[in-house]
Amino acid sequence: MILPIQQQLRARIAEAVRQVYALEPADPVLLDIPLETPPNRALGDVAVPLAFALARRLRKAPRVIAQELASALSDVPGIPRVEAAPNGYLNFFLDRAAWLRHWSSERPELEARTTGEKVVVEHTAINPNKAAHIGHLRNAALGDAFGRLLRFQGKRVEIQNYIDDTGVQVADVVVGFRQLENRTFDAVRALAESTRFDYYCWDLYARVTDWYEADKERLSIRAETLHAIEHGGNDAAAMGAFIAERIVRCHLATMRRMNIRYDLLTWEGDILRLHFWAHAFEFLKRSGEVFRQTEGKLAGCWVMRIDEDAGAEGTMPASEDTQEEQREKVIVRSDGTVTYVGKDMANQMWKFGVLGKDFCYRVFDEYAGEPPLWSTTADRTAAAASPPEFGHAATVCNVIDTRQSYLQKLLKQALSALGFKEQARHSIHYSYEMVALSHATAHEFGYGQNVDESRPFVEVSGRRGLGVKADDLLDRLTDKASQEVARRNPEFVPEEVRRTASAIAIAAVRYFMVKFSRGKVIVFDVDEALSFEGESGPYLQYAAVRAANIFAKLKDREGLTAESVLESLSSVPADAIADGSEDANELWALVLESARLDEIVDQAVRTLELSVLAKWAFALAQQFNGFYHRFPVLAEERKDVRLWRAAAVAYYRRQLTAALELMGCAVPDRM
RNA sequence: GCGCCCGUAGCUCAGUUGGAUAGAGCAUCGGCCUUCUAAGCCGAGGGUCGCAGGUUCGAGUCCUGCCGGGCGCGCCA
Repeated sequence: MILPIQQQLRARIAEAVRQVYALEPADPVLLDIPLETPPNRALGDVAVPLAFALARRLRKAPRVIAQELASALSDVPGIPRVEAAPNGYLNFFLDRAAWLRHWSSERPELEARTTGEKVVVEHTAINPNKAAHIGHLRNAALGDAFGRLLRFQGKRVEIQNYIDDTGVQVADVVVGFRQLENRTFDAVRALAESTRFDYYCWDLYARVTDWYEADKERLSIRAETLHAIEHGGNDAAAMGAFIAERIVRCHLATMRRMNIRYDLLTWEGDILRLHFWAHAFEFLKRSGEVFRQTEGKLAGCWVMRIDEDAGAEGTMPASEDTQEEQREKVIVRSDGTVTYVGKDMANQMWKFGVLGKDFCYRVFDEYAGEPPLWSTTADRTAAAASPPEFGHAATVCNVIDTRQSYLQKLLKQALSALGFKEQARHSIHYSYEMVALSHATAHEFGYGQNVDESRPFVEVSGRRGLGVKADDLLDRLTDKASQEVARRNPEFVPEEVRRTASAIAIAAVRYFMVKFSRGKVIVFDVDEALSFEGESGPYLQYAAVRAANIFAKLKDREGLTAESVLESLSSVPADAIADGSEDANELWALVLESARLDEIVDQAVRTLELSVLAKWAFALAQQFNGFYHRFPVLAEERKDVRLWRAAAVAYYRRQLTAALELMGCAVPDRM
């Protein structure tokens, strides 16, 4: 059994350095030995810059150290050659056939786990009062892919989708139906049956916003409606519950189009009905963290002080004008209602299983060949007798954009103050920047008159009905892909066109949402998002489809499959693989790069940066395309070389396909 | 005012923990389809890495200050 290459090399290098230079085994230099990939394969396969770190301590030139280490490391299994580069790098050359054989014997594991450390990932969480837009798409694409990566690492992952069914946003749509349209509950129900309901509410919500702005007095109607919804047992609450559920089903359908699934829907209404907050409130009061403010403008509210970790040390003397007043966040309003922060604290505690209360659960929806989608419920009579265990996470990861940083920080603080230090440390805010519209796109979608041209981009606003709807984007992508697919594959029946175009559209939008690093505002441009060329999802799919086609033909001609090719590798003589020719080196480079998937996933998870995976997959596809054009597999006459090339392509294809799947993208048979 | 994020080619972005020649895509220009799918490939032009200091053998990357842009800081969520 060959150990993973990094592990094996690190151990051997540490051992060699320790012996050659008589260092302590626990010397910091030996504990975390950095491994890099040299700029090209002629220099080596793995590079170690250790000589630089040792140079000063040993008072020796890096080159000399590298040379000394190279001769001490001449007998590592699977590594026939070690070289000291003139600049001080230590470069290793791997036994190509042995490593490819080893790597290809391990299959990427993408299935759901039933054991391992549990991670709850919450994403999507769209207010259920309007259609999903491209901002929500970024959230869901990141959250879903992140869950897949964690699963790939062997973690037990539970995907939750939080539904704020009792907030002002739903109340606003209720107000719209009742005040602006004079609709009864039955009339709303009928409307939901006969229209694209989420789209209808999108427009209505924007109209309500205008209606409030025309007369601020009307805001009191919102307050009354919100109160009625929170209280329950009345017509407004019934209508609100109906709207929320219908819209949630629309959101689920939109997300399903993109291969995004959830394990559990968590309803804010259930948090209220089951008195989760009251329970958490007791904890918080006892800890003293949340207290009743008796003076100032927040008199009568229960508030929490916010830690400003910066400035805690060197406190600036307060100038006369600035009243040095510590920032306080309202948790319970003076009218006794709890804010969003309070409900979220209770929810966060529940996710970790430290609240001391639990929901009831019911099946929300079922799908053929998949586990059901569960939902919380407060109704014991409707609850399932023995649902799976939800919550009880070791780590909780909330996927919400960076504008929520402040609130997410409060959650950690509250947990910590209650003594749940471990949980506080394992509360991760997966933050990312927002999606905005480019001016060109805002104009194309008819928002020309209400945008400020002097600003760099147009902020998406559900409240104002300003944004590109997720389904509209998917429809446009699918239409465009359908035309291309039908043109390129005239023999396809309509169903094949539809299925292929759908896979392409999904890859286009999902890759687009993941390829930017999370700290970057995406200024959404439709034309850019609709591109199937260059750095795009379809490019990656195409690079996988091409590889698959080689095997389709190989099977017809020689009866060889990707599996059998990899298995027969051991019969290929080493000189067919490492003959020093350009094509051999290039192909080896493709294999070596393909083997980095695990390392890339680890890096992506560690840094919460999924663009790392996206960029790596793209570069890998590029590398394959370069090889593909220069060195044919099928037409290669030497059988050994043909087999070796096929094996390398088989391995590359498996790794790229796995990477695409981690981003939620499927590879069609043909495209 | 305070906090967080961004500033790299005409545009949109990568750039591993500080390390080998700062890279892609788009756009522009020039090539490549009787040969595994041209959603592709090859080539060309295009860079004061916002500015100024500092740390280091070595800085796009770390530190300080400044400039420009974005977001957040509510008895909204």
